[in-house]
Amino acid sequence: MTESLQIQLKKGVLEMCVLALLSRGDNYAYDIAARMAEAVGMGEGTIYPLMRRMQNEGLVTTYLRESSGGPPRKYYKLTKSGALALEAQIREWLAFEAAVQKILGDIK
Amino acid sequence: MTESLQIQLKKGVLEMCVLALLSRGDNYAYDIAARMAEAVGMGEGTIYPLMRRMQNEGLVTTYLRESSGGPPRKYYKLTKSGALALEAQIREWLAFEAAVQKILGDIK
DNA sequence: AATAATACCTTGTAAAACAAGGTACCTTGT
DNA sequence: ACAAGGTACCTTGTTTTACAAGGTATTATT
Repeated sequence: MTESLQIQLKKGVLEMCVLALLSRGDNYAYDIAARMAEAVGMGEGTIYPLMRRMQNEGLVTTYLRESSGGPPRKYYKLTKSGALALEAQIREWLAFEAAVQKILGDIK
Repeated sequence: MTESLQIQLKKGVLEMCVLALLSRGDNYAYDIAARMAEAVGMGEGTIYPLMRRMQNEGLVTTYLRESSGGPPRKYYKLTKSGALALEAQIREWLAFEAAVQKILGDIK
């Protein structure tokens, strides 16, 4: 296997999911958090440090838009680099999934 | 989804794999570590605290056997409780896998 | 005016994977 | 006899990071 995949898994699975969501269209953290909460039980407090990290890594850019109700939303947009990162992480995820599947084997 | 699945994922994926390995037969930490290193890149330093934890949780018991070469091996054996934990964790893993797959969706 | 929903963010805590090191046993080569 | 290397155990310190809990501000609803 590649190298440090659990790190990639631990650090990467949420990041990958956020990247995947953004690949379908720009979105703001509060909504991303809600979707991730429903899907995999992520808490809201997790999203903001994560988005900050992703922005620092150049995976996303941001812009502000007013909301119909409530404070302005900070939308996140995938960069080219982010799209590439998504592809790479999907490959890693699939490899990890396969490795686990292999260990689980016939137990299923 | 259930409740705190990332916690279960983070804390659980390695534990699940070790349980799965042990379900095929007793084994000792050094060998488990080697298999896990090959499969998912786990480091040796990770296995001993993990096995300790699993023993404290009652998932495994241990016994010593001499080795043909080198120091005696501490074998780990799955308990009934460990087997049940394995089943539960597999169910959680499959649910998590499905959730991620759903988020990845058509990107694949 | 007060409440609730939206939406942003920060801080402190806890878990745990890892790297790096350390101990000790046994075999093999010289 | 001795050194080197593989086996196998374990510990410590660092870093990462998800989370809970809280805090702020805006707008709509009552």
